[in-house]
Amino acid sequence: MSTLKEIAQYVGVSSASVSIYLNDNATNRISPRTKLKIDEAIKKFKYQRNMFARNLSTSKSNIIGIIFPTIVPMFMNDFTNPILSGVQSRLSANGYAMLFFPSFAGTSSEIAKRQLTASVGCDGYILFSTGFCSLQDILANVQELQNLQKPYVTLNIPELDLPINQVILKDLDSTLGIEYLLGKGFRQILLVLGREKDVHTRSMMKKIPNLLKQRGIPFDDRYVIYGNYTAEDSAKEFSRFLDMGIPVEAICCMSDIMAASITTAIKQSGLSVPEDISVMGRNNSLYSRISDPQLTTMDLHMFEAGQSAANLLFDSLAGGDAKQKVAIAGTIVERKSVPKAGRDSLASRIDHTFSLPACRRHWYSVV
Amino acid sequence: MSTLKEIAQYVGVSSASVSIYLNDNATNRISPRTKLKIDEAIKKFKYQRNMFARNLSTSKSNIIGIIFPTIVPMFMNDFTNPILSGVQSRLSANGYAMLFFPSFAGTSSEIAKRQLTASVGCDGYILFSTGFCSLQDILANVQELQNLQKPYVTLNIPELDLPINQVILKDLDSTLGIEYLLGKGFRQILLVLGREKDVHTRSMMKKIPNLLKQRGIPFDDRYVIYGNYTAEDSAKEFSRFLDMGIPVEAICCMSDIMAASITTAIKQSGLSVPEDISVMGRNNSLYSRISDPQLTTMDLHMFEAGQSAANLLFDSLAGGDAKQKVAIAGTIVERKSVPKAGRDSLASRIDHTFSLPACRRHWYSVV
DNA sequence: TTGTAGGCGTTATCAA
DNA sequence: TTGATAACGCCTACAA
Repeated sequence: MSTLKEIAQYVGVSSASVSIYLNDNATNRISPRTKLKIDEAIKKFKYQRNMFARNLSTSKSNIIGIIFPTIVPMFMNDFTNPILSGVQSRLSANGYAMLFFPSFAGTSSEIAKRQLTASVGCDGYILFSTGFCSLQDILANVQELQNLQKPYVTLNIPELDLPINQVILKDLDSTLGIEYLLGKGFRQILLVLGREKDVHTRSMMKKIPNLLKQRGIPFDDRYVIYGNYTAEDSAKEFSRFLDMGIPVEAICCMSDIMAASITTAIKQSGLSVPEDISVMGRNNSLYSRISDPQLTTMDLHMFEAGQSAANLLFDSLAGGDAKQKVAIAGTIVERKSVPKAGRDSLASRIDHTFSLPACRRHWYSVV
Repeated sequence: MSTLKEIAQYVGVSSASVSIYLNDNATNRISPRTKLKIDEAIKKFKYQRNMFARNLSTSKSNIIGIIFPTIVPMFMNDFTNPILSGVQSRLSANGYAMLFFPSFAGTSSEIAKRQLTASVGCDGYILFSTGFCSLQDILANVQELQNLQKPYVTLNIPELDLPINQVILKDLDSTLGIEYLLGKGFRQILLVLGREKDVHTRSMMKKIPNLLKQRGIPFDDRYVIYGNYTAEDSAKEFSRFLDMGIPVEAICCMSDIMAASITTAIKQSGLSVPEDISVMGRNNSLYSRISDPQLTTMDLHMFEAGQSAANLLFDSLAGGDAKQKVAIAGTIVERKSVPKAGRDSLASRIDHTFSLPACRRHWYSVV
């Protein structure tokens, strides 16, 4: 590749002149004739500026580092993909590139640390947590990020009592889905959770017994199974549950995939949804719309959360130093797998306008 | 952020010494005492090296630029996600980061050009084409990439008669699925294609009439509908097809999503799959396994194609200058939506070992 | 309208 | 074992 200097030499001007022209084609500090000559030379040598040299010189990269600690391949997860997509769409619209660092083996905080170490120079960062991040890991990562003294936003991370920019999926560990089913009058509700050890799962489990107690329902841990967010595991665990022979009226799943898988299992066992058993999913993914019957589901608004994180970052990048906490509320999308009849204590959370992902309605509450 | 120089000054050595130590902790060119002092200083100032300065100095970035021209948000596509995932997993394992450039409005070649212009300095590139890239665009992009004089690989791009590294999804525009159904003895086959104008769709359409003619089946364009890869459009088009009242024995869809959507439509119309109509999907995605009945599908091996592209890039990066063309053959995964009975002319293409995506079997043919 | 010179933060080559 | 010093390629005052 040719360099600025070479172009300048060829044209017979200084590299400063070429640089000035390149950074502002319309400048009047360079004569039209010189401009023409520079254009020619650039075409002739197929010159393109070196991004790293520019970044170094200007201390600005237009690159946002994505700190995403994972031990499985990225872009294969129906929960994090929409979040990443939201981030990407906003960053892209504002001219920022996204840098994904390598993610090897190790604890999540080791990975994040390595990712951060390799990344100094980005204009800002977005810190994700994934399924295998412990709270301790997350705090270590935030600490590490703080050292970089660059704007950053945390995303998909439990609410932290720290003065940092954070976007929170308010209903990631909430009991909204269960409350919805309780509101319909169901009392024997099977919970299909994700991974037993995940931060969010644990947080949710802490709230369940009390919630039930308030309605006079004793907590029975046989009504909790872990499907690991996969179709296979949830089907297996569900069949084990059925074998116990205890009654169920409704099933509250922490992902559409698990809900779809269990719906199929129910139908195959000769029962029908929602006549015999109601099923509720989560994420409002394509699975919930392809499933038969279409699934009533909870939408956490992941895409919007991603967009929101990018927006917070832009605020920071623009010099705003107020740390913001944006909580994004989930909504319930009523479809066919839960009967509409029954009293609704959660009217305000039900999204009646919903049709397609593109026209999502949502609201932000800046805490 | 502190710099090397500051650390060196604090310790009382030259920045060269610190640099040497940082690049090789085990060096014996630096005394143990100095090493200790440097460690302290680094900890004290929370020093981390600036990536761009390193890149500039070493002409090596450990960053691979992903040229991905799209007008819709990334990471929302069940076809490209597994490809990206394959790329990511290999790059990551070898310590490379992935840089995604902003993608605005414009033609795909304008976007690619802007992405490339902003990217000089990456160690290598992977060029994607997406649904809205015309062949002309693609050729322009390749040309542009050539100028950068860096290793690159094209991926998800129609086979090009150029001496460049390319990974080809051999069956992306092949008639394998149709041949499979023909082999089962079906003659009235509905084709559910993606977008009418896509390069791959057109390429496939060119082959269909001949294929049918060979078996003595006249080509009837009422047996071709376009579902735009969405559940909604394919359901709509399918219902329009049904209204025509012409007979169908089997349906060959270019995505599992469309196949799942159509399967649901068939069941809702009172018919059953595969007893009344056989349905075949493509991609071997989660949809094909969640669908009821589970879908017989064609696996293009996108994940492996992504891995393969990364591998080709590594070869190039290591100095290998033989341009390689790797064609990845698709396989058919037999499940429940097509009866197993019937003569099989394609035995070698049927993947009997298949169970989960993790244990994919595939083969490469280096052309 | 153009050129000079210094700097961005690191690495690499010598010489000491 | 260490220190000068010159790159790397570009940007930006400031001077001319």
